[in-house]
Amino acid sequence: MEWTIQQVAHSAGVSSRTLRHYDDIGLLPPSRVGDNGYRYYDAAAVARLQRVLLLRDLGLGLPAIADVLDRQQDEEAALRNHIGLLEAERDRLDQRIRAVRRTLDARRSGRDGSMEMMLEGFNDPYRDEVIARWGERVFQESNDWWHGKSLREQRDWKQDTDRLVAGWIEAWEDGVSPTSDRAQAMAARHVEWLRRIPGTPVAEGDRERSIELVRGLGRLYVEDPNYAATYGGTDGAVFVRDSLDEYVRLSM
Amino acid sequence: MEWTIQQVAHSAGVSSRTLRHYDDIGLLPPSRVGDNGYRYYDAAAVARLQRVLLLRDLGLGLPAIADVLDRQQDEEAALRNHIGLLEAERDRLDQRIRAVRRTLDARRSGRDGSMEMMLEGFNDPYRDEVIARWGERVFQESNDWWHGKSLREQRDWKQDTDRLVAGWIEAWEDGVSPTSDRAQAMAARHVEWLRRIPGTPVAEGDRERSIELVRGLGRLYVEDPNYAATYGGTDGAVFVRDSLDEYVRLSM
DNA sequence: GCTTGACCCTGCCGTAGCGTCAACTTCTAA
DNA sequence: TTAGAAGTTGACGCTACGGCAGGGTCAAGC
Repeated sequence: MEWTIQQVAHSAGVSSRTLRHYDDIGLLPPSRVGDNGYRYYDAAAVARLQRVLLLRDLGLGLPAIADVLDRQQDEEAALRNHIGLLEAERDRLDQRIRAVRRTLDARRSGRDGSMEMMLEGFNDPYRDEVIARWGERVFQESNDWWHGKSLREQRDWKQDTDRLVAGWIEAWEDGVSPTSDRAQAMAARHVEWLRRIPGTPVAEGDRERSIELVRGLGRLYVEDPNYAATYGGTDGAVFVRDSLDEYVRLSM
Repeated sequence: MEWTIQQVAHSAGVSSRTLRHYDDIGLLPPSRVGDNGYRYYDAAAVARLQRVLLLRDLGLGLPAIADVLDRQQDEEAALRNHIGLLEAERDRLDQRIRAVRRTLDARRSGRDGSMEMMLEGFNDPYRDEVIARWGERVFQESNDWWHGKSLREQRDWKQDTDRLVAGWIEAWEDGVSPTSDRAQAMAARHVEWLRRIPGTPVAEGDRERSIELVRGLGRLYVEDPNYAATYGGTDGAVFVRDSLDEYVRLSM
């Protein structure tokens, strides 16, 4: 018993174009090709098609399917590997969703794109505030540092910052306490991040003023609605402040 | 001040090919093109590039970015819409991951592909078992029904079944009780699913024997390791059995 | 034998976002 | 002047086919 391409396609719920494609790439050659060039499929070919479609439904790529079916590429290993890829993909998606959400929240709380870009540095939009709190020199140096970066470095910095903020928000949403290892690790990351901004006492190794800065930042995050929004609202900012305070007490 | 393509590309951390592509599709034309054909970018063009890259990092497609930047396509709406797409994508991925996991578990517990395909029907691999429990006629009819399906219908049926099983496992993992609305809704789905298999008492409207069948299936799921594995192990199967029992008591 | 309609074939373009040659011209510094 | 760096415009490649165009084949009816 053999069937024409249309019969097989219809029965399997795929298009004849698909079957021709599978023939083209060598995944599923017809069992017989007539003198007229017509493709004919027998029961074995249909069974192979079934296996192909099963694996395809699981999201495997056609070359991977060919590997499994032809080179007896240990199906289980292939599937496990595939799961790994899928999970990585999903994690990337999750990351992205969170990033877009944060951007949206930032927009809604009134910060525009350019402000957003330099929000986390001590830069122009906060000039007066920064100078009043930490002095002209801190503002000058960190500002020069920021504007001296290439676009790429600015984007990379922003990405690091985003990840830092994302880490805080996640920790908070997971309900950990400010004294937990997780929150303290975040605080350490936060201080590391500060160390990379020239002009700050942290970068200069001035312990006393570093402590003052870190504690001051915690207050700023809670009091300034823009910053608070960044950390998921006042509650989130309070969590960050408390974690930083605890870190100062224990580790600085 | 203006820059060459290479300077802009390097500073932004993208390739010059990318900038040419953005020019080709009209997303980012250079501010000036020399008589020699060289592209030159001024500050405005670079600023536009910055916005493009920001949106690109969020995962928006180039046409969507063009919409936002040019047609003032309400950025917030675009981002919200984008989030929706991303979430749908992630949900699809999750579905797939669970499906692949189940397939893997099935493989590990000794069922091969063809068995997996008809596992949930009353078919050949379970011939003796089915006949012993529910009689020859049930087996004959449901078996004929299965083999009378086209490949497509078989795949569709399998997909429905997978979703049913996935629903059970999710409910179980979410920790709901067998008496909860959620579990009872699943049980109703399960019975509906049975109704679609000719030869079963459920399909024929025989209440007494339907009850017997549903309760019997619950027992089978728990006792047969193959079925138990399908439902995520014995514990999951117990949850399904208890839910079905409860459903029988309340709604049949 | 001829027509009609259904079915089959082989290309080829398009998809998203560029990477990667290839072939050629232009600028820049020694 | 000349090498080498940097610029240009094509054009193909990647996934997994969809959707044409243009033309052959088959079964049935007249």
